[in-house]
Amino acid sequence: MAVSKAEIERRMERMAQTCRDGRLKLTHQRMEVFRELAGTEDHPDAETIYQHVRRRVPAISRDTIYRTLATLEEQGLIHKAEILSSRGRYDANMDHHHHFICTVCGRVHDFYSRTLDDLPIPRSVASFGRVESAQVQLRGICTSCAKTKE
Amino acid sequence: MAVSKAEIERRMERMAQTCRDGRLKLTHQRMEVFRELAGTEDHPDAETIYQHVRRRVPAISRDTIYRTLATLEEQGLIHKAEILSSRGRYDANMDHHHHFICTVCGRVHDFYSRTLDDLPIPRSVASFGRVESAQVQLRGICTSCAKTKE
DNA sequence: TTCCTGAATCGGAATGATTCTTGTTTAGAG
DNA sequence: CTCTAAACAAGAATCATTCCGATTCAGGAA
Repeated sequence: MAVSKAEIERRMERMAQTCRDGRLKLTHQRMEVFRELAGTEDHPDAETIYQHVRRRVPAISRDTIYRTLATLEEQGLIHKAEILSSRGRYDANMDHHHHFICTVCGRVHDFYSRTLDDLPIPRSVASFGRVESAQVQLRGICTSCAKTKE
Repeated sequence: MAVSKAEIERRMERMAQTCRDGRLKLTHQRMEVFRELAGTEDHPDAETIYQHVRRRVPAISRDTIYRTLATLEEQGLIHKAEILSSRGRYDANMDHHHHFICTVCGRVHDFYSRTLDDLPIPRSVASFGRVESAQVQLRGICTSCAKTKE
């Protein structure tokens, strides 16, 4: 909970504005889910958010948590990290490579780049721990999905 | 299936050697699961691998697929992509940032870097599709896990 | 302010991926 | 060839997530 009160308020205000713009109702539940995220730097998962928000909104359901997180993400108010889909993807290519992930079909393409293999890691990262690997993830729309879209 | 016969054989040989070194049995099932991955660039998920291997080994069980994939990953023979855990992680920090992920406890730390925000994307990626975002993922062991480890 | 309606919520059941359990098979050391 | 720990099969169990039918409520209109 290192996020300042002022920053939380700023985020809440932006969220309220985005909801009004998108004709989304400013429900109590929606605001409390967002407030929970606005006040933390922990990258919590849905269950953790549920447990915390429940203290303030005892009757809230898990379904609301999941639905709300998806909505907030669609609106660009929050980020969903790490996950492409919930399924693990495997790969026998052990050469150092990076990924292009199509956000529509989920397909993954490998690519190579000497420059990207040797990224300048900021010194500040050392305080988190010892870095063992680095990988670049690009997201976008693959050519075949782009075609079928029009 | 763009992987050459020779490359598949090379990978199979390495896998056999790694198994011998690690005193892992070279079972029919284990070899077929690895062969499936060695021959593709598709990043299939467990279910897809199961469906394919089943054609050659009809009695194989899903459990074996999952167990084998985990074993092969431990041995450094395959990669598991995209996934930290199977749970989505959320984040209200919409400033462009990157992640340090502890492979032991799964904790995620944000970090910032102007240089990393503006990565040189290889031209070849353009053939996959239009890139919309780029993010760096660092993996390693965080200081607190490193401490409790000794 | 009150009324109305579609959006949002609730609670529990359903789904789908993954893991566990129990009994059986088998690779490979001796 | 024998023996045994490792690996496997089958299906049950678990866990995250989504769906569904019934209910509530935000916020625009009167």
